[in-house]
Amino acid sequence: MKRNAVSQRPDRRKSYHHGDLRKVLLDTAREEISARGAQSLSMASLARRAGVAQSAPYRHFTDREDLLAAVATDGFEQFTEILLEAASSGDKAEAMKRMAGAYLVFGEKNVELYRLMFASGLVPGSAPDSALQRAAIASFQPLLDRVTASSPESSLTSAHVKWGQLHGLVMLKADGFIEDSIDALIQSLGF
Amino acid sequence: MKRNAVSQRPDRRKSYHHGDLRKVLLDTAREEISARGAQSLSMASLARRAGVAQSAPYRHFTDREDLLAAVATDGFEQFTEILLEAASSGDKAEAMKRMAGAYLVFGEKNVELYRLMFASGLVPGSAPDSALQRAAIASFQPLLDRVTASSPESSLTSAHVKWGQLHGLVMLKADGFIEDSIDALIQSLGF
DNA sequence: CTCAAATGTTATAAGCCATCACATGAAGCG
DNA sequence: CGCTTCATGTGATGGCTTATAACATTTGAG
Repeated sequence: MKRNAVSQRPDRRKSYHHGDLRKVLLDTAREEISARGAQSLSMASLARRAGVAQSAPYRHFTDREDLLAAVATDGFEQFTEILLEAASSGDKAEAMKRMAGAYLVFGEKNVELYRLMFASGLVPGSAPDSALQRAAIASFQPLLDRVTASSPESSLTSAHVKWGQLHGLVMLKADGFIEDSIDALIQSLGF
Repeated sequence: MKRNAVSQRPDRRKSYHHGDLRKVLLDTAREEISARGAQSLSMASLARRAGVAQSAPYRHFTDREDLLAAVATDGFEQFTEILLEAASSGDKAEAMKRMAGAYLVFGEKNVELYRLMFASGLVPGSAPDSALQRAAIASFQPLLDRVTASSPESSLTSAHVKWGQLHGLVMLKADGFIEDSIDALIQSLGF
């Protein structure tokens, strides 16, 4: 039995083909990233955790970066949903404040994922029309809509500034530079 | 002559002891980081570029991270000076605006260095009283002073929010999410 | 049923981090 | 001046990683 000679793992897998590897890899990656950050994620360890050969993941993702991009894309999609929901529920006057809150909460609850999503190079480096790029742009839309809805004359730049404000706060908190509570921050934000 | 057997490099170094390696490593690192980002900096390549053995850099920096921390610390010191200068020159009413401008300009001119400075883990991970940590905190001081000077009742949190705003804009620009000019951003900032 | 495409495996090259034992040179001390 | 000691550099090495290539096994389409 070749099986027995493997010794890599007490294979719980019955068939030669894993059957669901792509999904397993993504799930495991999300776990690992959330626990220890994207930096400490290796293809090799991912393969080990999935009980497959080191080279197997490369059948599903061309690159380590490709895999990370997939996770990031997914993150942006979640993020968009959350922002949309926050923007649409409740009364209109408070919509911006709710969105800001949702933004900061998402950032705090998904520090490492958020960091990955906005990590250097991924979006701008990706193909001009990659899923990642589209997902990222879509995430910005709810915020933009809200800003222009409340003051139609406001420029795109002013929406960018609001975005930057939220983004900066998430990152400063993520990196341990500030420790203010989300409530306190929203209070000071003036939205 | 053992020298000839090395073959690693047509040694331009005369003496066995380099004499100035630490400085050379830091300079080269700064160059490389500025050109290609901290991520693509390897101890090995650094050693090669300095014409020494791969293990030599470890005489001066315990870690790759240690070296990066040194560069980051240096970056924070530069940054602090620039902010201080911006805050002190000119009339008082415009001081905040000038600081914001200086902040954004520094970020734009030193994208990768800035990214490294605020990179995950470095500051919070470092020893509670490391040079890096002190330098980072010092960088925030000018901004804090300005804010409390203009409105003494304002909370620390509100200074954090201003910081977050600038930080976020620098990062969004660095990562290619927005492309507004610095002037336009300052216009919209409302400082 | 057969054969091609998808997916997994083994083996391997190349690069990097970090450490060890050892070599060399410089600086201080008698 | 000579000796010793300490800082700094060298070579070799282990273990990890990414990525690719050649080969194996299933699956599914026709």
